[in-house]
Amino acid sequence: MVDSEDRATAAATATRAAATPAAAATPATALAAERPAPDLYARMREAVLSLELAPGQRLSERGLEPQFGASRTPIRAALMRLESEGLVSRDPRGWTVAPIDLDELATLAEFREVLETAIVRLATERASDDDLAGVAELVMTLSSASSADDGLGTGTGFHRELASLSGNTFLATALEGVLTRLYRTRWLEVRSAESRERALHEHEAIANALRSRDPAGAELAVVQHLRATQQRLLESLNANRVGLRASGMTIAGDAR
Amino acid sequence: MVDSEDRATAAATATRAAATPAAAATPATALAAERPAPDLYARMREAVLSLELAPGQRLSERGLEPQFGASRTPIRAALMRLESEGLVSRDPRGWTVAPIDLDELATLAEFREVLETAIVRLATERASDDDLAGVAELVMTLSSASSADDGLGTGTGFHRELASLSGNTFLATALEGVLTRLYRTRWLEVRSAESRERALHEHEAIANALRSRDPAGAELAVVQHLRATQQRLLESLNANRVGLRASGMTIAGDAR
DNA sequence: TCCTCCTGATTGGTATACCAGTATGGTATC
DNA sequence: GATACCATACTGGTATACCAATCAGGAGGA
Repeated sequence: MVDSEDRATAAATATRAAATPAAAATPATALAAERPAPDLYARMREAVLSLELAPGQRLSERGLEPQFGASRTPIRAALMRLESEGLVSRDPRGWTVAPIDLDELATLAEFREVLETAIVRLATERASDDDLAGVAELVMTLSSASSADDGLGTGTGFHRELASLSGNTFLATALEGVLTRLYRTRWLEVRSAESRERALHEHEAIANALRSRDPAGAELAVVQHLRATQQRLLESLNANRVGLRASGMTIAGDAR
Repeated sequence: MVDSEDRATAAATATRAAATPAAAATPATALAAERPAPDLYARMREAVLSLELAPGQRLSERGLEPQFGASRTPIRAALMRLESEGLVSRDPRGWTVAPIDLDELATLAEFREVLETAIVRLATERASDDDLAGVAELVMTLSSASSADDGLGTGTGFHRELASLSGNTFLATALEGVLTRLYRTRWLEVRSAESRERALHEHEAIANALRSRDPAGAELAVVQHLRATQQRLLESLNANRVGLRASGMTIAGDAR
């Protein structure tokens, strides 16, 4: 038997432009569909990271079609990719935006410490003097930018640069994954001027240890920075916890 | 206009069983398609890891259909998943079975050392006495099995167990990824009885350090084991290099 | 009033038609 | 004989029809 819907939409199929889904013609309630659309995966990722798609929210492939102006096949592909990044999860029922899990954040912090201590140790061995001077400069650049843009990308840029200087792509990729999973906490956390100030000093301490090619010192500075950062995060989350729960986001686990 | 092929295959469509592709009826030249088929991803993964799909080999989604008795959609999904594991890669042209890259193996070894030293350090802190006794027992079990099955899964089972005892799922997952990327080298490597014997002793050293809850000793034993293993691998690869190239597999990088 | 069963809607999973871009081979021309 | 060009046969990317399973809601009975 020939597809009945195929016949029904035959006219529309004949006239529609190349690879545009029928629904895209009227993206009335579109969320991220308004922009020129770089690529679907990036837009969906952005929607998750910006909390436009809330942690714990159920997603259906068909429901996402009109929102993102694409058909199920690419949406499904994007979901699978996001799943491999831990931003979305699949249960027998369907898809869910990964909840923010405080236990996971703790485990993640521990993992991150392992990665970053190794990263700075290798960086002291391998990076050129120019590279390390560049790191010190980067600290200043990002710190001045931080007053402007609220310090959003501040920390991660610095840490990404260190990872690159380690010369080990697996370390860099793993850290990238950690930063991705950590990203959404920035929206839940209150960042005071003084906490930014302290983070800046900690970055400087790391940069200095790197310049003097002191692996032990660099590892220590990194550990201190990461632990202080984690503590600031947890304090902030605990303070906001009641309000966060009320916002409809799923936040699981103990904040110890 | 209605799909012409749709009409052409209408009869076949009407009679075919639920979710079986038409081509599956005659999987003449099937490779992995013969078995009852657990799930497609697992079979394709197995085909890559067993070198049934050779390193560097070009893959086309349509070409894989008859081999695995599935249609493009699930094959594509499996390829994307394998891509995220580093077993398959996507260039502008299409899909390729990931070549075995000796440079990558070196970077991977370094990464692994970072992971496993952290793993045993955490295991000395967290694992129960029973767990650690179990590790010592596992060494013996796997060593006796190694004489039987050529020691195929020997090393990885031990290391996986350690990862689990670290109590950090990210460390365990990352190590899993490393072991996956490393897996295919076992087919290129000659494993002598004495090398297995040495690996056994190294495993025992690790287990002993764990039982005495000696983090520094455990880290040292792990580093020694991993470096010795890596050296055995590189020696074996260098010795076989010419023969390996002739086998049609792509093997890239310097074996230093 | 509560429980049960049935029906419709919704889910992900799959097969496949079509598209645009690209490589490849043969042919015709110089 | 060499080279340029064109047709054909691929490639992955996309849209969509269909399937089975499962969930939700309502109607009917106890």
